[in-house]
Amino acid sequence: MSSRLALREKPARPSARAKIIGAAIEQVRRQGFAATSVDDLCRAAGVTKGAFFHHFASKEALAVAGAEAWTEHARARIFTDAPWMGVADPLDRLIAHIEFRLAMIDGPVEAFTCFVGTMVQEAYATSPAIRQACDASITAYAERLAEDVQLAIDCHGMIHGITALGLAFHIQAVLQGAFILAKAKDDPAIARDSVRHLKRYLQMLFDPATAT
Amino acid sequence: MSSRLALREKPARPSARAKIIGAAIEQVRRQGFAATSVDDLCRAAGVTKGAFFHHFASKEALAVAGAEAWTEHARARIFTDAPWMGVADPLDRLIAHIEFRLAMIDGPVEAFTCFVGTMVQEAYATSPAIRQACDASITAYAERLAEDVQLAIDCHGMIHGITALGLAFHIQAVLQGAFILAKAKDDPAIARDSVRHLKRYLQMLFDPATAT
DNA sequence: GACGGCATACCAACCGGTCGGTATGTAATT
DNA sequence: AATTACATACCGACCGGTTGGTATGCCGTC
Repeated sequence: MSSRLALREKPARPSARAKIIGAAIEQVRRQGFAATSVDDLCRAAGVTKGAFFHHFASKEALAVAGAEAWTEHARARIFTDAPWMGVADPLDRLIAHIEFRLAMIDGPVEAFTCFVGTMVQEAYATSPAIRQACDASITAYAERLAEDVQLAIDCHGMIHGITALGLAFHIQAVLQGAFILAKAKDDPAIARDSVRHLKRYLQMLFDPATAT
Repeated sequence: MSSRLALREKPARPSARAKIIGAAIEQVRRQGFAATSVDDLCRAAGVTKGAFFHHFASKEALAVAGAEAWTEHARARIFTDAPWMGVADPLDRLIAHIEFRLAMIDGPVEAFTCFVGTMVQEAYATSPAIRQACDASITAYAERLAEDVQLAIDCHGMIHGITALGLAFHIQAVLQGAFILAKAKDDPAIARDSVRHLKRYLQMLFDPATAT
């Protein structure tokens, strides 16, 4: 009931747990989930195996926690902190979003590809928990994006039969597919080409006269 | 120098090698490459480990052989034997191709997803040989498809800056991305939605007035 | 002195790959 | 026609190392 009140905003000790998750995101993006061993992770994170299993009940539990962390990471990077958020016109903002994603596709492949998209490919049939966590992450992004798509639709109209959420998932699909091509060619250029097709599609959908 | 002339058309013994590759394609599509062990494969193919390593120098060599087999498998299934090959007008044929791919996306996820697309995600950074084999398979499909895209462009024109090959790769990207969404949701419906967006994009590209 | 946050030591199962060996076929030599 | 020589297809026990996971103990903070 006295002193000792500063020095603590959160229960946060960023230490072991966060470092393990960070290492997992990095390694899984490079070599997949199954090929990433717990020992590798501990080495990369600079912790021991005891610490690992203190924080995570299993390798599978780490994957789930990683997916949740990825959701927050992506939300911050792509929405909260993104420069295109300030654009006024909803359609312009949507296009700016695509251009932002386009600009992200650069440098080494493992730096811009999707952690959960990679992981779900290996785990969808063997681990319901991981599949659900990855689905939740992808869906969270799509639902957030759908808000902006809906604003653009409200403002500029849309062809019958197309929903904001459906279009948001399609944007996700093109990005995920572009990542696969980039991995196959070990070159981001082919991925950017695909995202430019996506941008053109959106422009044509919202204004059939505009064909870049 | 008499009798014994029937009973032999080819040196073909379809046996062990083909069965192993078939098992690999099946298992990798379900659970990925790293999570598929050589022992699993032998069990599924009904051969012994000795037979496996007689036919393949390593697990990596099997992956490469599998990718090559997949290229042929896909070529036969999607081009040679496909019903849409007969359509006369190049654009109609291209759209029929997309509709054919759309119809393929049905049933359990592991039945319609792409073997090389799955594998390259895990191997691009760790195995140059596998990455190249997967790239070759994807590129072979894109180049074959680009022939038909080019015919449609010759016939109906195209916006400046879009190439047949680039568009063919984009089609590949959408399909690959659609597969990931299907895995995340364990449901083909979301993948079909994306391919319908792709179809609409093609129709708008070739005729801006047509908006389904 | 209880408890969270680690470290050390260890385990059984499984991993990709090797190895000595067998069964069968083919083709040239004798 | 029998012998030799070699190739192909396959078997299954075995190897060293790695796997995910556990059991236990130490140590600083409340």
